Amino acid sequence: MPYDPSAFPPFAVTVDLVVLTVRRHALCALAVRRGEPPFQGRWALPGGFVRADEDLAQAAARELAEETGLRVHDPSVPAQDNGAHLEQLATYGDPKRDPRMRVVSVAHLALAPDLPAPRAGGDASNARWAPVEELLRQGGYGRDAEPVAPLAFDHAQILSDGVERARSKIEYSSLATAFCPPEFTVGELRRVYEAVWGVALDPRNFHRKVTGTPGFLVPTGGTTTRQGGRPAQLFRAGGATLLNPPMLRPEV
Amino acid sequence: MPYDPSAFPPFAVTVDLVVLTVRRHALCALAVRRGEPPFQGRWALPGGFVRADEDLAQAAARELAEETGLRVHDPSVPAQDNGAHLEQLATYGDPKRDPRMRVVSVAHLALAPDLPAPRAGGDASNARWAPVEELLRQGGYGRDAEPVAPLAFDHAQILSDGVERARSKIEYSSLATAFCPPEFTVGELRRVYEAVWGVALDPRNFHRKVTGTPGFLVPTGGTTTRQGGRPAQLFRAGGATLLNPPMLRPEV
DNA sequence: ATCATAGTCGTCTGCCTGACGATAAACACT
DNA sequence: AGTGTTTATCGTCAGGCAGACGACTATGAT
Repeated sequence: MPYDPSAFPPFAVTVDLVVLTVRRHALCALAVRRGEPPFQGRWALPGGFVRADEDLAQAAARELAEETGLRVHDPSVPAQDNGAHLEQLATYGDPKRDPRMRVVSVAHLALAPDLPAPRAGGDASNARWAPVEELLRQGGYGRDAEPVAPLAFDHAQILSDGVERARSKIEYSSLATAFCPPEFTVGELRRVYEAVWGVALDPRNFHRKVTGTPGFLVPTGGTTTRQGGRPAQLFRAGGATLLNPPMLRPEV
Repeated sequence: MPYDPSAFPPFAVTVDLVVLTVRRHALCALAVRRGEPPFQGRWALPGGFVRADEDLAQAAARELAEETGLRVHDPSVPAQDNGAHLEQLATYGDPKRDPRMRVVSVAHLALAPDLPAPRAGGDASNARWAPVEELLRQGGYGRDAEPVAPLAFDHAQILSDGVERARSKIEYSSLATAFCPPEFTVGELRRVYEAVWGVALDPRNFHRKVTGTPGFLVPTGGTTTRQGGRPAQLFRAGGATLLNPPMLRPEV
């Protein structure tokens, strides 16, 4: 068919962010409170419109910086510190997903180490880290038994997809280190896996696995005691990005 | 920030399709020849605009049916035959990817059994199955040493991503059966893996692996000789979608 | 001093995979 | 009919890795 500029309908394109971190042994996501309709007062994922001259990844990185102050870890600079991992997740385009107009949202997944406090344009009450389990408990009750409204739009689906991506991707990649500070111990890394998967892992087998995989961890020489008990060696993430054989997630 | 209808630029949204099949022991993709500028006369991936009232998956299924006549296999109907597998791949939105205007393309990946001949609105010369290796050989030469122009737009990148997705996904899922007819032999399934991965697999170990994984294959009772040699049992795809432990891709 | 807590090193067993021998059942020849 | 070729299928064996778990080490708390 020939090209006809009037043959296509206009869309709004946004990026939405699933920003995950591990806090207090729980997998948490960044949620912002909506200030205007639709879904006014409800929690939602951070996001915004893609600008006219902006790539999708650029837009996601910009929104991430606006919401959290995080800069994106550049894979070409392996030793860079405190950067978040950012990748495209999936695109959501149901015609009715936004009642105002036709919006296609390109969701991105960001993994970050534990951060101080979230900020949303300076208004802290409008952004928070919430356990994903709580955010996905549709119409249920929060930690203090207060009622929790489901996330706005289709953001529960997006969050669920992002969590599932993170859960499966730490199996076969070194992505779990993105949840850790620049230097970390084997125990801290193990607690990341335990929080993301929601399981308990054998500390001895985990230690053997991660220290025995070439390129996964490189010792920095230092030791620390951060959780009580015997001091542990400090490591940083090695150059390897793929884990082969993978870390096995215990069934059930 | 408050909602402002004039605050977002309009985008065109398209779906592009990476349609893969296995023909003559080679992984092939569907390519269509562009009839108008830009990239007139060059090969491209099939695709088109998303309509105003259409979901992204619907648009992809519609384009797939228009180009190939294939219907999409509905996962809720396990015994359905001759349907293609369709899943979202990734979204490409570089501001300069289409010189005409700002276009965001939601690429989809389709896997289909070997089909008769492609049709593109009845004009067969405008659509063909080409080995992916040939389509990705940028500026190189085809099978008959004729020069080959690279794919239009960023379609080489999209195709490359789709092929990589297919290569990795048949490792840990039963997706390779989507390349097979409704009933197939273990040898035919093995040739799918060999074509997609570009390696040779040991027939004995492969047979042990696939027949030993519960729920992967169910025997239909029949036997066939399609490649010469001793007749082989016929199977159809079982209900299992995940392979655990996965099929291991030989290194290098 | 004793206990609790974490980290680290070993051992053992079972499962899975890769390498490969052997047999079975068809077809194409002579 | 016999022989060779091709493909399918079953078995065997050794090595690697993961799960289960014992043992020891090094810190802080009581």
